[in-house]
Amino acid sequence: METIGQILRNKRHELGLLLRQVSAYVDIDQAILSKIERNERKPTKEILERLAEILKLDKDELMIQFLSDKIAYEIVNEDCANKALKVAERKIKYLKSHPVKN
Amino acid sequence: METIGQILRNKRHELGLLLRQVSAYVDIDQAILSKIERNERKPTKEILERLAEILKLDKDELMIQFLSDKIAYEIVNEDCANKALKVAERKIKYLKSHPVKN
DNA sequence: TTATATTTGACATTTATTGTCAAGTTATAA
DNA sequence: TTATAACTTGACAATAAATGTCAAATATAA
Repeated sequence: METIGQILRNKRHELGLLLRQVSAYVDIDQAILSKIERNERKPTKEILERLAEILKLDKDELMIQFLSDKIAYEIVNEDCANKALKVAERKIKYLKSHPVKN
Repeated sequence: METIGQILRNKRHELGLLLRQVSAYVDIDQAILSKIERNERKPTKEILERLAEILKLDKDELMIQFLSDKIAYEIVNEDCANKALKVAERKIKYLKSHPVKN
């Protein structure tokens, strides 16, 4: 199972790009990119989108990896993780079909 | 679909308890409890456990509501919310079967 | 060695979460 | 109506978490 960091690093290597080149394009410190690739930090959504651009990765696919990482990370240690996911699924369906007015 | 706030408030009313009684037991400001019951704030895990005690609610069930609320809230606006949930499920299975040593 | 690439960690800054408090509203009883 | 109790609201403070910056350390290769 590939982490988001591994996906980013693998693709960067495939394209023969250096940390400093990608981080310059994305406009972040290369230390941060290094940490993102080693899953020591999570990218922001904005950073992720620019990474998708320069690394020619599918934005949606990357976003799915990003969100699923976040969710998995925050509940993996809970006994009821799987039940919580199921309920979350129902809640999301419900919320999407019952939009809230502001 | 019942929110966690509704569950807490309904049960409190069933038991005929006042905000100030429950908040005293849980040792939080009653303003916070009021907000939790109206879903304006999220309880911490610790608060939730004490609420389960005094309200005679099932701790695990409440934790499931709590976690699923959090997950649903943080991805409901994403187009790929459902896909992300599915992938998160796989990741959690993987992580649980491949424990990381520290 | 020298040069280049990456990693690490201390620290600062920013943003989000949580708690405190007093004043405000609502509902109900007297 | 006034008085009281229950609850709500919002401004603000305190704390914790996320994010960014930088320079020094480490690795890798020529």
